[in-house]
Amino acid sequence: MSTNLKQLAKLLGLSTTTVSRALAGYPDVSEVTRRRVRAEAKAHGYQPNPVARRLQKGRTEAIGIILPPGQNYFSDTFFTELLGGISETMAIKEHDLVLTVASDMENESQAMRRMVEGKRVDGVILVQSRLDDPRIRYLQEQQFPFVVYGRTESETPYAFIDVNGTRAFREATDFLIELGHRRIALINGPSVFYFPKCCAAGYRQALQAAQIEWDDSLVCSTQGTSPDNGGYLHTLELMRLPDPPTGLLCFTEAAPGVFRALSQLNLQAGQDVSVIGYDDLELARYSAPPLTTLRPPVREIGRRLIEILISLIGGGLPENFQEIREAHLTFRQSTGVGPRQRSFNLPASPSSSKPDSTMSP
Amino acid sequence: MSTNLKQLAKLLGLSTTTVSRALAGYPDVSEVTRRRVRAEAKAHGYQPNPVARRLQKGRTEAIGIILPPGQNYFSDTFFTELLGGISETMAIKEHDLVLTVASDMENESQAMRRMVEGKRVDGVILVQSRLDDPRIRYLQEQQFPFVVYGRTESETPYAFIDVNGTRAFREATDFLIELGHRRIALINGPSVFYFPKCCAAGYRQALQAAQIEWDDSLVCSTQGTSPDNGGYLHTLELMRLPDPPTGLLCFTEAAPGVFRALSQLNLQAGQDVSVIGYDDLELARYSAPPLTTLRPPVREIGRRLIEILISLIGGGLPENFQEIREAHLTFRQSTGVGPRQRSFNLPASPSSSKPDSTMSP
DNA sequence: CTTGGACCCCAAAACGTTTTGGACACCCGC
DNA sequence: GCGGGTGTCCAAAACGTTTTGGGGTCCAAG
Repeated sequence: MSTNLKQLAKLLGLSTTTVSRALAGYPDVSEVTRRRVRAEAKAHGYQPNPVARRLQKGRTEAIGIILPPGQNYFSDTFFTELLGGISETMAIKEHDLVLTVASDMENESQAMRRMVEGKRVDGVILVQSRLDDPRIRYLQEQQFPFVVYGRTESETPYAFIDVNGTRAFREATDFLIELGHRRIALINGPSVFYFPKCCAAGYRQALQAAQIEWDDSLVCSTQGTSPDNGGYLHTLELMRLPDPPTGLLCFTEAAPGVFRALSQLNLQAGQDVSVIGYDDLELARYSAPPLTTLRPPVREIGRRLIEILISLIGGGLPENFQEIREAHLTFRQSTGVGPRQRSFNLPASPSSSKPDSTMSP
Repeated sequence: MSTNLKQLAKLLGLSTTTVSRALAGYPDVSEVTRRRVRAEAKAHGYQPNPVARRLQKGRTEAIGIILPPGQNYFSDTFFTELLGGISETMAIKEHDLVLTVASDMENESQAMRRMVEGKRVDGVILVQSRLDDPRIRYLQEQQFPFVVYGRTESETPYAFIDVNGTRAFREATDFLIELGHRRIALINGPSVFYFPKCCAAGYRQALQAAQIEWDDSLVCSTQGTSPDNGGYLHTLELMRLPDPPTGLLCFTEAAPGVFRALSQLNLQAGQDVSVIGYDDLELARYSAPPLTTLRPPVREIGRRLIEILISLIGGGLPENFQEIREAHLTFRQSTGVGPRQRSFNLPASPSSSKPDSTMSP
């Protein structure tokens, strides 16, 4: 159907070599023929056949991503934001994203081998890194380019981007403390992941700095159930403690369950209890009350993942691509003054004029 | 690195032709050499280079999917379920899924052209069909194989799978009527899509059959806001009517907002109001109370989409692949007897022994 | 002894690019 | 007039498969 390089060359009375090099912008073709070739190519809507170029170049110009089982850790918009950033950059770099959703772990490693050993992609993106991650070991053995969203425990260096969870949760905890809260609970994510460890560390740092003593009964994890349900159950439990928390830090996706539990207990978020969530982009804005939340720059991380991966494919060294990004605290109405300062009648948030205000931690 | 067809042939003392045909299972290679070839291939972990085979076969062995802007209509699990079914089948068929997330409509058609005219895939899957869909017109003009999840208004036939929304919402409405409800509201989806029309039709049919007269004030749409927020706002509105509904049918993703509104009004779902949702797979199970919901066979639809598309690529005619699937009503605790029959003390659901019971509409 | 048909195998072409390794013409300086 | 550089162009090889179109060999039937 559509034009060939050979056809185009014949039409122009040139060799395929010259046409190819003209389009690629090599300097060994004269300005005038280059223009002539470009014009003709555009007129016929010529695009080089990607499959042929891939064969010749020895690169698939594609990168793979496998969405792991246990998908409910992804909030809808987080997921689309990340993939949005990824595919945006892939289009610019003229690459394709090939995606698989794994139904279980068996399936996941199978899909990985298919991509890697089947030579279907030049590199892969890993998400949801586990503390001890067999995928990373596998890819390192295979010497296959990969980049991870998140950190893990590995002796040999590898490329990653991660959010500074320690700092984020430290800032969030600090913020609650400034508002006058002393009893602050943490509903954390499952401990098979690295990120919750950071969150806990940040939380601990803030408490120490404020000389608030650690209370085991205020820290829990959504492990074993869905984040939503975990948030629900743990909130009920926490609020029935003899000395219940007045501040609540929630991991990804837990906030809706927390809100449900609070309203069931006839408690008002932002009034009786201050709640800070993580990452529930769309949800957070429309919840009642709108959720104060930590927002990682997901879309930008998606973009950067591709840039890094393409550098690695080009021969870059993993140790040069280990990056940390900051999450930003977005103030909304689910946080308010704590019991100690309530009598002083402080404003609920640093800048209460705008409905959404952001602070860089 | 890994073995070649040529290398393998040399190792075996055979021609590449014979090795290739032996592996492909052609009958013109003897049983004994076929076995010998297969054994050697397995020993060396040989896999034919997909790029080379694609070039030769003239097929990319890949199919494309573009996730449209306005992604919040996808609930998390719906999305992963569909892609799960898709990628499962793609693995079997030895094809690759190349995916793009479009940020806006401009971007969407651009991504489409890239895939189609750039010859990066053999066919595409369309989701979220609009009533008047430019993507479908484009693909028909280009004579490019495609299959749609959902219907649209088009003169020329095309391949699709859709859920029988009419029947589903008719059954759901019938169920509420049987429980004794007469005032039943419908919080429908945006009217730019085809599916909400079906839902409304089914709802109307059930009312007519029960001789309940149509009330405009009981029907609304989440158009213009998020489904969640739409559900929230409309429920508040509906419940403040002089004669408020006792039954509530919700479109995709609206149920959480509905629950929020109800709890704010101190109304109990399943007690004061009966709520039936559509499609909130994971959410529905863990909501309080668990949501009675219509569930389309999403995963199976994903599988079937690929089968259809591959048939089309092989030369099948679109008019032979127009399929309708039924959604199933799953009974949970958000539905109960209506005001008319409450005095008779009926059971809340047909079979109340099991927590989840399913009925085929 | 020849013909015809199984049966098994292979060399060469093809898919559509990019890259390699010149070839040719022209001009400049010596 | 000759060596060397520069500016344009191209034929052929290469990427790794699959397909095409036979080419042998062997055996049975004529």
